[in-house]
Amino acid sequence: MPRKSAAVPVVNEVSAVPADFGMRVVAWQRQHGRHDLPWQNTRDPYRIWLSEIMLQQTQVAAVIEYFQRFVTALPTVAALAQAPADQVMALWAGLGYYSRARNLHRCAKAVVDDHGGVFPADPAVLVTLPGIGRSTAAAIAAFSAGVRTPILDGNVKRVFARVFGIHGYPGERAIETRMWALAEQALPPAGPTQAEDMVAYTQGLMDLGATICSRGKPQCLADPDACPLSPDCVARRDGLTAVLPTPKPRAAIPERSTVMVIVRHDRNVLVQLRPDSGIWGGLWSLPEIAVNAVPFDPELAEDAALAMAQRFGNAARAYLAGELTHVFTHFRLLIRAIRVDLDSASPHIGGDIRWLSLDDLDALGTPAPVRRLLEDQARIGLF
DNA sequence: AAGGCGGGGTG
DNA sequence: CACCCAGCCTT
Repeated sequence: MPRKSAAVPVVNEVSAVPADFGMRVVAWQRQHGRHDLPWQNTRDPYRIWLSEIMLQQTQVAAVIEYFQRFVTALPTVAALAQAPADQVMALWAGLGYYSRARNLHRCAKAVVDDHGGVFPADPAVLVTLPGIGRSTAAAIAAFSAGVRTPILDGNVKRVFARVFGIHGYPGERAIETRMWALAEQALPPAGPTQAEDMVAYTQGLMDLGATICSRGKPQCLADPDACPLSPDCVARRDGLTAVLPTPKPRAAIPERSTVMVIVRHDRNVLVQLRPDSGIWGGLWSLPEIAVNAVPFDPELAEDAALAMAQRFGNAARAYLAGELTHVFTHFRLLIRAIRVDLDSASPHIGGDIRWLSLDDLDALGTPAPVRRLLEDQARIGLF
């Protein structure tokens, strides 16, 4: 039977799935898993489908009340299909991701109009319905009809990343493809597996991820017996539970820019004490000027720097003397330095601004990039 | 391949 | 506060 799974090097992972992986999860679920959630202990595809949609990106605890209220108001797919959109949205209000509710309504109508009011049991058909993707289709098919088909939700991704030691953000295409391949391989064996086994297996993976293999404190660290997969778990063996699964890459940090002024007289440079709050709080830095022109206009900046420097002496000229980028945790700061040389200087300046000799740079707390800036100036002989 | 959608819980 | 949650859809 032709299979279109991507030609990714899945061989290592696939061969790493223990033969009894699936049935161990099944046995664990029956003894230790969750059995009393409102959408369990039924094969009613309507309730199962509704719960799966509500549980997309939403935690169990948040869903329970919404689910009860929803099925009380609209107990069947036919009732939902006939309900006004306003009622559907009202029942959903507060759950978030409201396209789920709109798709839910559309899906109910499609089930009534195109499938005789009966939910399909084939995941390949389910996935064609609005709001039902690959994992949700599989969950509905497994829970409502015992179909042997894999799910891959957030819980499963976390469990797999740890058990099989998969590095890389699971939201990334290549990683997700590998995990789907693993999910296929990890299923309990095709021959002997019964419908009820698939219910327990599918629920078991979710339960493991939600209750044992949690994000913050996986219980296996305190008690290896808590997880049926701990004997095979790469992350537990190698102490990687804190770094697997690989977190989502942080968004590119924004870049800000500032213009600093190097006001020089002899070997002295003007420095300014920064406020206690904010970056470099309490450090002596170079004075900054606001240059709002976009794109950056050196002449404007030079004029502004000259005007500022006049307060401290007789300024001869100003010019762009250097640029550097400093990286903080939350942003990159592009620093442009305008240099102003003074013929004469006012000796006494009060408050938070003072002269600093280049020879005394060590005596004051100075931000690293400012220090670099000044050292660069000195290195090329400008002091 | 990446971004949008949302309210809520957790460390 | 950062990160994530029984993901899916659109661009």
